[in-house]
Parts: sequence; C-alpha cells; structure tokens
Amino acid sequence: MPLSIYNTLNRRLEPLRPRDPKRVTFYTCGPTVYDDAHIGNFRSFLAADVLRRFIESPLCELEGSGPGPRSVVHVMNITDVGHMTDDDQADGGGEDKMAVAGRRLLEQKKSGKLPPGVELDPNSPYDIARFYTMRFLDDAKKLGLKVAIEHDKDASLMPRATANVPGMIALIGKLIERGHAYVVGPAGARVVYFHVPSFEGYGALSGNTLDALREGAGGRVGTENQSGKKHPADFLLWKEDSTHIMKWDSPWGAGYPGWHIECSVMSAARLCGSGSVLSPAQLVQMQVPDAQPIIDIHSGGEDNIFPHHECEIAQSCCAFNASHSGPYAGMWFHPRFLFVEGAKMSKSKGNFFTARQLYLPAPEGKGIAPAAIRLELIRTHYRSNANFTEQGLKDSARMVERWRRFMDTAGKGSTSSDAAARGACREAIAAAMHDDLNIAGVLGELNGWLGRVDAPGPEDAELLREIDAVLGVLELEQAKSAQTDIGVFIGCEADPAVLAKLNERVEAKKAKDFARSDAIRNDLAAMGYQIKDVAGGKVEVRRG
RNA sequence: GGCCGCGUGCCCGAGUGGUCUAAGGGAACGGAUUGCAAACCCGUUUGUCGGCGGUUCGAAUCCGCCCGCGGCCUCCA
Repeated sequence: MPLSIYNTLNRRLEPLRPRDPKRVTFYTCGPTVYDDAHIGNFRSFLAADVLRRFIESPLCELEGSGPGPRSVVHVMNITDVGHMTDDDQADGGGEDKMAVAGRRLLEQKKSGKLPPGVELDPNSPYDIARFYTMRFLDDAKKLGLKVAIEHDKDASLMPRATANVPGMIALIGKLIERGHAYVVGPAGARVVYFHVPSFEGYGALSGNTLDALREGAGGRVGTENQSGKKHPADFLLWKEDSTHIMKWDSPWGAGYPGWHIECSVMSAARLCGSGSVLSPAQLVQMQVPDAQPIIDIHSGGEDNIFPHHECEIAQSCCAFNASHSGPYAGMWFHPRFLFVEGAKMSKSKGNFFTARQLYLPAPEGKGIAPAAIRLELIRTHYRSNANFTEQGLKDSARMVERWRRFMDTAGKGSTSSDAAARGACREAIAAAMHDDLNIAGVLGELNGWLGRVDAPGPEDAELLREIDAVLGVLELEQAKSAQTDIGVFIGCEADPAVLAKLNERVEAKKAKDFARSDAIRNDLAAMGYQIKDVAGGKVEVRRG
C-alpha cells in the first residue's frame, strides 16, 4: 500500500504523487520570529518533520515509484517581517509585533534577564528578529527538526522574508502585468492589492469562495476600511509607508510587503530551481504548465488554511501557471491545534509553554528530555486536537527510556530475535505509517514487539534504528546530566549543598542508620530534588 | 450562518464490515526485589466503542440526523 495522506484540498485521503519521486518538494510555513516558538507551533512543525522523514525512509512506498533512495527538499521559511496585516481593523491595537517585542526585550535587558553574550539593540527590528531566529533554530535542532539541522549546511532551506523582498517586488510586478493586481492611492500612500475575483479557483482549499464569504454572518469582510479596493476580499500585496519600522524601496514607493506574498516567492525560489535559488528575474520568467503542481507538499497549522494558504494559491497560480490556474501544491497537509491540560493554551491560565521552558535545565526550564517532548508532541494523530499533559510527558519519557534500554541491551547482544517476528513488526509499522501517518499504530506494534523480545541483538537494534529514523526520538540528546563520584544529576547542576547531603546519606547508610538516611532524602525533597539509588552505587538526582 | 476536523476504558490511543468478549503505552491494585524507596520483572483490574435511527446474516467500522469539542470565515502553528 502506497503512502496516503489526507489532502485538505480535496478533503480526502489521497496517495502522495510527487512529480519526481526521487526529489520530493515540500514547503512548510515557518515561525514568525517576534517571540519564542511554543509547543503548539512545534507540534505542527514536528508533524511535517515526521512526514518528510517517512518519505525518506526505506519503509516508505510511493504510488507509481520504485523503492528509494529518495530525498525530500524541505523548505521552512522564517517570517522576520513584523507588520503584515492588511487592514488595521483586523488587529485591535494595530501595533507592529516587532515593536512590541522590542519593548519586551528592552525590559529584559534592563533587568539583566537576557542570556549572557547577547548583543542586541531592542530598537532594531532586525536585531530582534535575529535574536528570536537564533533561538528558534536552537529549539528546532533540540527537537530534531531535520530542516533546521540541514540549515547549518544549506541556509537556503530556511529563507528569511527580509532577504526575499526583491523577489516579492518582482512577483507583485508580474501579478500587476498579468492583470491580477492593481495599485490604488496617491503617491506617498499607495497600496497594491491582489484582485481576488481575477482568480477562479479562489476558495477551493478552504471552502471560503467569494459567495461563501459574502454570505458569512460572522465574516469580517465589511465595507469599512476598504476604500480603494475593487472587491472586499482583495488582499494586500504592498503598502507604501515611509514611517514603517521596516521598509524597502519599490516601484510603488518605500513600504512593506503583504503577509501572503513571501511564501509564494520563497517556495518557488528554492523548490523550483534545481538545487539553486531562483533570482527575482528568474521568478518573473518562470512558467509552469497548467494542472501541474508547482510544489509537491505544503504544510502549515490549520489556522493557515484561510486566508493565508488560500491567498498563497491565488498568487502563485496567477503568477506561475500558464493559464493562471492550477493546484500550486499537490498535497496540503494541515496538523490540528494542541491543547495543554485539557484547555487551550493561554498565558493567563498558566498552561502556556515555549519549547525552551520545557527542555532547558532548572531553574530556567523544567529540564525535560527533548526526546520525551518530541514523542509526546508527535504521538497523537496530526488531524486530532492533541492534549499535552504532564502525565503524557511522563508516559513518553518512560517509553523513550525503555527504547534506550533496548538499544543498550541489543548493543551487547550477539544474536538477534526471531527474524519472522521482526519482519512482521516492520511490515505492520510501515502499513500504519502509510495510512495517513498513524503513529499511535506504530507505537502499538513497536512496543508489542519490544516486549516480546527477551534478548535483543544487532538486527533488532537495526530495526529500532530504522523506525526511529522516522520518529526521530532516540537520536536526540539526553537530558543534560553531570556525573560526580556519587551522583548523576539530570537536568540540574551538581550543587555542593546537595553533594554534602548525598555524602552524609552514604555514611548513614553505611552505618545502617536508615532513619537518618530517609530523613536526608526528605530534606532533599523539600529542597526540590528527587533522588533514587541506581546501579553502580550512585544516586540519580532530578529537580522537581 | 457557511466551510472543515475530531468524539473508543481513569489517561494517551490502536481498530477502516465477521478472528473485537476491542492492540499497545501509562495509571491503580497485588506479588517478586529493595534496609525503605526507585527501576526492572510477573499477575490482576477498568470499556460495547458520544446519542438515536438505518443498511447488512453481521457495524466501533457504511449511511442519515442529533449532541459535544475544536479550527477558519482577513493577527494567529
């Protein structure tokens, strides 16, 4: 059975049919870098990462193509332009996000809360964006996002919006030329709009056709603030604004681009060339035959379906397809939202977590192993609302520990388990993945098999490694640990006060004064440290 | 109001018409082990599958309606 994925575009499960099965092109809408990415962002990015890893895996079979090797060119953009809204009515305060982030960073700088070694001017939007981009890349690599790991060798895989403004200007010009966009307003306050009625396919992805939008009772396509637009649904491509915090020169005056145009440019620029990045001039030249996708897979959070992806389709097809129509992406992949402890994440409820708040060691974070975070975020089917819980995180952490023990044991063993059982397990896992990425099914098969293998050997380890190349869990770094003669500190420092207590406890135990040793354990618990005796006469110490 | 996704035990979740008296992982309980714990190991416990109706010899699985939760309808992963 070949790989099938739920395609948002056609609302059904469809086999993935890339144009070139040896080189699958994949674009993911990445983060906006005015703050640290939270675990909800990462759930979506990780789902895309698992999909690309599976396509690259020998376990994967694609319709109409032979076995691998196969590669995926996966591009994830970094949106480092702050203000991208069209009408100020959409955003209550209408304030630029980069400006807000700047104020926040300025406060942190004053109170000395910025990490050491960070040189940054809170008044510079470029500095703010660079700061959060760097942090995002750290987080992404910690959680095993392959695109971020590859980015170290090929920076073009994670293009920055600010570096692609010339391409956007070129594309906007092309859209005007082809009759899909128009300029309104006097010099000094010019605006370029995409004319939505000029694209017949509008609404195909989201169901929000122009008719539906007009009828929508809760819709916000009002008449106010629409002056100059030919149609209420027309959206911004360029806004002339010489006072804006980030601005570029253009044929329509100094200003900034609309939100949607960057993805049309960055996806085509990196994925439509043969390994190189297309220049603005090449983008203007580029033409794709009708009914042929421009890229194979496009992913993003479910909230991006409309308007962002709908508008992206309109722009890309009108700019690149021969007769201004086409699917743009063959497969649209949209993971659903993440809940935390049964509720929507919100800062006021106290259930809002950035990735680094979880994986950083105490006291900045909770010292949770990245592998546990990753597994917890990927194990709920991507098309369900997942619920991120402390209990679930513990479950995931235990599963990872079990797999690691299996690997350790297998590394020491010389003979492997029953080959037929191993083959059946591999096949069942592949079947589960081919069916719209059924990871829970994979875990069921995997854990069942693991439990039945008493003495794993090299071939067993090899199978687990092959599966983990898709899940991407075991390769992640383990919680930072520090060893001393007596303790193994996981996710925390070897505090001298704690070491003194541990030594005291060893003496007490040696003297068989168990009342005292228990009291010391309680003391440590009161200080926030959990301890347990482990192999080798050492004590494992965890914070929290 | 429109379009879309989801709904299985205490929790996470597998299951896509018969082998389902429903996988697997946790949790709880009991045992083994331990100075006591932790970890590991063994065993036990928990469900008729959101509701109602239909199709069928047979439905968690297909269809219809309803209920609940969630997303979008121009900030949002």
